Amino acid sequence: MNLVLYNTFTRKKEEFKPIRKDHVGLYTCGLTVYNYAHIGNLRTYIFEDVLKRVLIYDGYKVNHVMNITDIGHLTSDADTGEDKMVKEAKKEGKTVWEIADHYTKAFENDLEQLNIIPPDHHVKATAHIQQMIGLIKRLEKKGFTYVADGNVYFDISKFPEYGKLGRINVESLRAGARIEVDSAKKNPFDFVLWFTKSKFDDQEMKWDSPWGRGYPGWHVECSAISMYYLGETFDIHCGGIDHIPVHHTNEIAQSEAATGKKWVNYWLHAEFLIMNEEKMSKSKGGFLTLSKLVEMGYSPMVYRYFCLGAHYRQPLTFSDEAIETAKSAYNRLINIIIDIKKNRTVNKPNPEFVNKMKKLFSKKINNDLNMPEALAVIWQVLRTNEIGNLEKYDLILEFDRIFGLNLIKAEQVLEEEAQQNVDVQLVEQLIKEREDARKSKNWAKSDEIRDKLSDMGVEVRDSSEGTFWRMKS
RNA sequence: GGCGACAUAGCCAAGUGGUAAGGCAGGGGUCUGCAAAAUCCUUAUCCCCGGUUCGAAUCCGGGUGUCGCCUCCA
Repeated sequence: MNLVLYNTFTRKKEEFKPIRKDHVGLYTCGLTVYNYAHIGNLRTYIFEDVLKRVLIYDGYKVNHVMNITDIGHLTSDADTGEDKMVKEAKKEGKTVWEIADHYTKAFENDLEQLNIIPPDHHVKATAHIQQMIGLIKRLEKKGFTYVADGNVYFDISKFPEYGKLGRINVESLRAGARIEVDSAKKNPFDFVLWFTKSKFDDQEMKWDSPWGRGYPGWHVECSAISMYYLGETFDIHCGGIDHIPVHHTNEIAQSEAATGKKWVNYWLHAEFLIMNEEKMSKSKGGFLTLSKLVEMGYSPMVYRYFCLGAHYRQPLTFSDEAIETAKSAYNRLINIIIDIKKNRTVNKPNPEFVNKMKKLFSKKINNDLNMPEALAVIWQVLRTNEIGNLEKYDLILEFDRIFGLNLIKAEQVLEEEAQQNVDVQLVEQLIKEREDARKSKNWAKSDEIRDKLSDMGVEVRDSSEGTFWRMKS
């Protein structure tokens, strides 16, 4: 099955062809660790995880690199800006290093909870300063830079291809005139590669460089890190859609100017999570984190299921009602799967149907990661009479390699949860008492026990094979 | 001012030329002592107007509306 991906660079779906047979170099922009990731950020990482899982499913060996932006960057590009890390550090009374460390750990915990496969290299920008300096030196040597006001700038006028990814018309800015321009820049689109003149006296993160003691500009880290781990040309680069016009545009400029080669073959961008008709944003405060969502009663897997319900290139609307429906659907999915596991009926084998479903599934996921349709396939499998539970189980297991919803482990998770939250022995005893009461048709007592269990958070499920119970979701 | 995206049932959403996936919620049935769970059935002609076509939610033009980016941002 050929994998087709939508490439932002060409604005078309293209068949994916790796540089090296059976191998994929994948770079995904990480988080700036001055605060917790909100669920909008997390949507992008879920998309990237799905991409990676599809590549692995298709037999590729994936080398995945993600950066950690642990260097402070300006809250605005103008002189008045404040360093985000410094700002947060002051607020919390910690050093910037402590801040970065804290939020990096929190982020990695979020990824783990969302069942996101860890990158092969999840690396800090601050650990790659030398690579960045090396890149800037290359650019300097080739004449792509200039120094003004103590800072090293990239000169976009030397790079005619500038803005191709975002289809930016460099001339059009003049008409706009809405942006305050850094007066040191020759061109408004020029960007800083290295700062030596920090506007802030308390800038703690500084390194020596040929241009003086200072720190790197934001964009240079992704270029330096990706090339260091993946080579000067690699397969796929992902990020949020907001990165197209500035961050990725600048990354391309500096990377390709330095090497003289094409840098990335496929650009994939995730759309935003929309909240109350508006994107969720850090700067506006009051954003939802994963742990907040958990407090509200929605597990990380429910959120993952929610995200899978929409295509990654479409805005997804978040609301209480929307996440609630995802919760119901996910819980029902788990219930059905638990029943399938308990009751391994064997129909006459129907390999034809099984193969048909596998093919259909593969077609959906390889068509630019169409998860909504892939989910439709699993629902179809669960509902069918064409195959028995044994075959269903195998299909679920296979499909979950892509979904990453812990479908098979869910039962185990529920059991663990039960052990944490109730006295299992007591529950078992009550269940038995209720069974006895029911046998003697003592409905009053039976219902009383059921109510009691319900108060304990336990849900009783009678079936022809006996009575089961689980924690209420 | 420039650039871009989107508009499908109560809600979340697929589908991008051949007569509307899936999920949730709602309604009805089966099962059950009653419930719950499960299960079956059931609910739209795709923002408006015009055009192209044998045929359009899907292509083109116009309109209306919503949103994003252009400044740190997934």
